[in-house]
Amino acid sequence: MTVPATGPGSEKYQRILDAAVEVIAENGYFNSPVSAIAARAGVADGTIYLYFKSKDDVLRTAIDTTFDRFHRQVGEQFETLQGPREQLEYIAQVHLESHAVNRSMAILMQTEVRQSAKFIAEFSHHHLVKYISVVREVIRRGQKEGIFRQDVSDGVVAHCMFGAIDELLSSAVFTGRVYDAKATAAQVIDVLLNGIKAGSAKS
Amino acid sequence: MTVPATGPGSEKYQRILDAAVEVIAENGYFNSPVSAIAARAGVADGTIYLYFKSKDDVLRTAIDTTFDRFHRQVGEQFETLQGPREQLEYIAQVHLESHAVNRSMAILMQTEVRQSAKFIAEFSHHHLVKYISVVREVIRRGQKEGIFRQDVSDGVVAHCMFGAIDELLSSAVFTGRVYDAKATAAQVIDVLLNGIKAGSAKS
DNA sequence: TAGGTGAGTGAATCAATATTCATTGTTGGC
DNA sequence: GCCAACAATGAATATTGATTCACTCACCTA
Repeated sequence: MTVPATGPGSEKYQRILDAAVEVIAENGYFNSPVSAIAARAGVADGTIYLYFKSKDDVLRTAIDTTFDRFHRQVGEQFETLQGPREQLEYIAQVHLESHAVNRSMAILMQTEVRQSAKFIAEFSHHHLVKYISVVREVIRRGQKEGIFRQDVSDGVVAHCMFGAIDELLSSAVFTGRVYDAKATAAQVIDVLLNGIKAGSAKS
Repeated sequence: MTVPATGPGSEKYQRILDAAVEVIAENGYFNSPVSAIAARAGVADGTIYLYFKSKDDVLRTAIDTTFDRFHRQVGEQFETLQGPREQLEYIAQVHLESHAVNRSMAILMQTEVRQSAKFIAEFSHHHLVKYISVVREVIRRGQKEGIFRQDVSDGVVAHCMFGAIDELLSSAVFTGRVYDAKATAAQVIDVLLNGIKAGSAKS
């Protein structure tokens, strides 16, 4: 047992994180007293402070973990994928799947990550930047290879793609609608690549 | 003077609203004590309650007013515009212009509107639904007229458009980047209509 | 089994802060 | 000048809630 009892590996640590995500998804960070999180996790208020530095720290950790998992998952498959199109589709799919993986976490990402509480905005920003960078690189490569048009900014396109997917996710999360992540990802990327104008070449 | 002194028309009413938007944009709703808003507006704490029912009410009013202005502005020009493409471009442009109109308000819309505080999520939802509905209708009309492909869902496309633009706005607002709203709107709609695949017919 | 260790507890503390309301100041009519 | 009527004030109130810390107790070791 190299893991300290109160360390990140322990079962109680995870229980507290899960409870925090649930409670905050339901009520928002500022309407979630530590006592409510503790109750949900089945521990005493003070116990939270054995595992985390502060209430902030709990949320920060939850968000960091989720982003890291996302980047890791994308990173693993990424190189094996054929072309830019397949890579963009895969990113979109993983992004859209987050709903099914953990709905509470998806809600939390939609509601709290953009929230202006300084401490969140600042530390989560670099995760988003990383996402956008990956997409931009794929697009630039596609442009260099002549697969994509070169008269549109890779930055604008990357933000469009992120925004489009995130908005679909957001609306599904809040309305409770469900969808097939893979099919929806394919549809979004299809629109991004081919547009919606009638008569555009298919695929 | 049919307007009551403490009514919506008065100068102090507007000063309080503006101050609230500024302070909340800087610190977030839950980190903005009423006293800070009052100080920024140059009034006493209690004065706010002569003009508004509660702290909630101030924010609600600010957001409502902004959405109403948006819908009105879009509504005015809308019928005079030629085709679906022009209409979509105009909506995108007005959306993107909100940054220049009032940066604090743009920040607030990005940070607080999605926030899970129940009272915000609930009342602002219908404004977004209205936005999406308008776009969906334009798209359906375009599909019926044979201008747009019929094999993609109008809902998905509408959310993609909203998300793409909102994300561009968001990223610009937070990084301080500036852009030409009209040109950017045209670029986004161009991608939406024609895609980014090389060789697609132009415009 | 006595002693030690440290995880776990939850009541007490202490700082915020939304809202109220008794009081003050101002204005316009007489 | 005097007097409503009413906007404005801001100190007082009452509540909430993050964090602390003195204490308990289960478990281990000698």
